[in-house]
Amino acid sequence: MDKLNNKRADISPRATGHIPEQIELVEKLLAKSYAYEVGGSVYFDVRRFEGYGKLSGRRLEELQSSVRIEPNPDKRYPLDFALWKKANRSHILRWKSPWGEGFPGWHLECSAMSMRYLGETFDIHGGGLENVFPHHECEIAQSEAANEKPFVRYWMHNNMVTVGGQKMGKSLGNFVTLKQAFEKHSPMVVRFFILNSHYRSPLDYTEEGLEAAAHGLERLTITINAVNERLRYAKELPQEEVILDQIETYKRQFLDAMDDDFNTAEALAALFQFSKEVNLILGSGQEVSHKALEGMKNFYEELCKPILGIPRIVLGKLQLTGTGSLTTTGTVVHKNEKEEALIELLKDTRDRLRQKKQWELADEVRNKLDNLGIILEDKPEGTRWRRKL
RNA sequence: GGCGGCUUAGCCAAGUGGAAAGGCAACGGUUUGCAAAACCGUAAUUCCUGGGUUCGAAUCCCAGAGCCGCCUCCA
Repeated sequence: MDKLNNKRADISPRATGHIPEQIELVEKLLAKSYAYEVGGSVYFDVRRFEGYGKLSGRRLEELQSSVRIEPNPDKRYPLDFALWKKANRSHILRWKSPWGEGFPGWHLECSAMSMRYLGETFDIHGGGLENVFPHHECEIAQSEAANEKPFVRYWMHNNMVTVGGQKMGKSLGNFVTLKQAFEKHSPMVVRFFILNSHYRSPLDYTEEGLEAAAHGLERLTITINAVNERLRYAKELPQEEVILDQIETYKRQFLDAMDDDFNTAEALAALFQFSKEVNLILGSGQEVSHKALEGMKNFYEELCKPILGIPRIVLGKLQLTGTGSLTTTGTVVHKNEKEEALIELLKDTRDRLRQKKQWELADEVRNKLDNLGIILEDKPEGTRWRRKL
């Protein structure tokens, strides 16, 4: 999670640590007659809760007709769900309760813990699309019946990750762990890959997709690094209002896309389009003012890291002054000073071969470095090197 | 069987009533010693199919096809 640059939750509560809260919630529902007890188990009476099915767009009659399993004889209605279940003798999970030894129903913990830490109504409830019914539907029923207040203001259901069109799942055995993914691709590539499509669309995990994402991110990264490099020797110049206007336009485009239900794919498009403009300006051969470059740098710094969670990746040698100051604005893919010195050495040696026009040997060095993931670029102002993403 | 979702270029992917974003790949060009990077240019007569509504449909409606999810355990 940290490698993906995901923020950690402030609290990660455990269901087993909140049994009293869950019992309390069951008692509240019993007191309001939204629940009934049968032989040590407590069930939620879905017919008493009017809004049951409002999230998943289902109606009780429709649901009932499709019940495939044998109805539990304890339930008054087949769709009633358990709030508390009596533990049979072999059951490992068991706590004392007013109804005997048992364990909480499957949906109860979310309601009880969210009430404790987030209040009776909270803003955003996330989760996978596959949990809309019955899990989230039941959470709503329990919580709203107990509190008589809206449970959640916004539901964000992300679609599933698939492999070959099939849901990625432990039980199907077709899952790829992040650890495995990171063996081939940097975490930021994985993140960029995910950001390339909308969260509500299914995401098919393919090697080609990751590869394409890596190339795209690399392209952006090259541009961002170029801006930062140019900034170091840029001078203040008059004019250049046009660029500053464009920065605002693309920023607006980006933010509007994000405001529209986190349309990251469209936001990324703004980033690419802006980068094309930047490359055009940088490659025009004209001097670019410090102010304009500063604006470009800020564009990336304001949007990439704080919003997309993708910090600046330094592909080449660390050339910043001071030590360690980079981590606040960027991430270093590798920091290996000895390796960098060796690359520099090879680069300088190759430069001398090129001066003597010994192209064959110079090209061989470049090709072999390329195989190792080091790219040499011969520029008019000298040879640059960078790492492949 | 019931309910819901998806189907847009070789691949990925936005767009949900007014001229089809963006990325990757490919090809041609500028540049380069050659490359790379960058830029310019090229790709959907069919936006799954068939009807319909509309001045106008990828977008709305109806029917159909294919794929997927949920309706059971686990959370």
